[in-house]
Amino acid sequence: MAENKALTTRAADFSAWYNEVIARAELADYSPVRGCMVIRPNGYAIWEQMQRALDQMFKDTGHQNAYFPIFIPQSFLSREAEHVEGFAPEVAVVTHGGGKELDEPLIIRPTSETIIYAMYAKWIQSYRDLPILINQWANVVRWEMRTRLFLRTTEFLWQEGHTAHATEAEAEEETIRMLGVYRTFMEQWMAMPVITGRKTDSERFAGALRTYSCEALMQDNKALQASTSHNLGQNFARAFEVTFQTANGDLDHVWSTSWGASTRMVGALIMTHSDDLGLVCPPRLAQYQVVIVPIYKTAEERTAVMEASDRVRKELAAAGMRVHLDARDDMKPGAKYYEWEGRGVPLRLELGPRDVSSGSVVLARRTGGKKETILMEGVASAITVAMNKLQADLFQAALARREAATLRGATKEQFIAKMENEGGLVYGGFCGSAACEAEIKEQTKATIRVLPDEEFRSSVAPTKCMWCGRPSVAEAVWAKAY
RNA sequence: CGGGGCGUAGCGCAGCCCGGUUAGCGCGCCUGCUUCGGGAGCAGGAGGUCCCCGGUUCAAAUCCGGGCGCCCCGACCA
Repeated sequence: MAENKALTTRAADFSAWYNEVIARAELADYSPVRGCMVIRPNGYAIWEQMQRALDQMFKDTGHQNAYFPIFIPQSFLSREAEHVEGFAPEVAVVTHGGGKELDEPLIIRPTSETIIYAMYAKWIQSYRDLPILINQWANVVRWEMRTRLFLRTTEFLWQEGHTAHATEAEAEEETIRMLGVYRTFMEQWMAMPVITGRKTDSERFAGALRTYSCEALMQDNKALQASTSHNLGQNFARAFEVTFQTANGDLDHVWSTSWGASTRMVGALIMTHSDDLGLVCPPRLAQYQVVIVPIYKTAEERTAVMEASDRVRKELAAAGMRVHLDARDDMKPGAKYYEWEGRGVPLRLELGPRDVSSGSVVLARRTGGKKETILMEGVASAITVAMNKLQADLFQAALARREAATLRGATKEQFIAKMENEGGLVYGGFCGSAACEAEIKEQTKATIRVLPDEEFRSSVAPTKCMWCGRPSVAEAVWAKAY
């Protein structure tokens, strides 16, 4: 009985814990199709909050949404050499339709660059048509060998931005801008600290000039790439003949970018904040930010308590909060507490006869801090304060955890020991050699997550490669990754 | 694709080694009463192609052969 109720702890088995948190919170379930998941209402609600925030940020930076087909002619994929090499192995192919074999097989998009550039070629003639700033919310399919709920599923949901510009500088500026948008979202909404920077060539997106990413460290000290932003240069423009006439009459290929973030972020959210009681969701992304649990025995008490609860609910809703009054009559308050904790609700208000008579209500935080009694008068502003504090505390806790798991200026021996034992992030010099990078991966399973942007770099720049001792060309951040 | 584990009620499992009445247990579910400030109690009840196919046997959840599926670890990857 007890063993059914407690989750496997993070310390005992992180993977099992992760799966159990998802089951407990009813975020997702395995589907009849191997590798595919069903995103349940509680999980989809978090995704919707993510979408809402990101979508607004995309629009605020001048982008529009559009939609392109899920099917792409197979031949499109092979037009960009690196792209086909990168994606061909994991593409699902449709060979039949309407009861007949198709003349040309269609692939189910693993990403939409190819079909989008085929359209951009039609839409762009002049520099006056640029920039084109389009985003799409879509599902994509990548036939992965091994899947995990949210982190890697055969089909997943994401957004992919695709922009075309007249100059290289503009494209680079866009690439960096969107990386910044992701960073802001992850820090301010997800309460998840990230390191931004550039990917090495071996980790670069297939077909891109440069790939940038936001990297986060999970509670098991493994890194997770949480979003990417690519400067595609003119590679796809050349492959799809996306040309435009410049102001002085020349013909040029457009400079393009793409950037994406997926339902993987839900997995990142879980592994960043949740604890052995279940999901912990930061207030800004929570389906319900506040749940009110009424407490009563008699019918008279019930009437009074429900009346007061509903008044509080209305007041919080009027203040713009996502609030839920748990009016279920067949469940005791304690059972409700456990249920909402498992689902990650940030704040809970307990309201019983004692509170009705004293004009107060008991506030419980999902993490950090004991229960406290607050006045019903001005409850909305007190809750706002508590919510903002919880949001900030979650970020600080995650940041502190990451810093504690970070080692700068490590020697090769320290690096090897850290990767073998506790894991985490290691900053060190990198010689720039792909062979050296491959050898490190081979021997330690660690990869360069990112060549960090300036603000993340160590105060003293490394002079030698952490691994081979040759001169360092850039500081790198290594970790074992998802 | 390599290694490991598992398929028995909605979920989690026992039973299998050593074949033998109506296949059990916990949780959940339904009904009723009592409960209700941290996972309620009692009583009654519903719910099963024992993953599939074949074989052995008087008799198979159990033994044998084949297949399928899922989870975990690795290689691949957002």
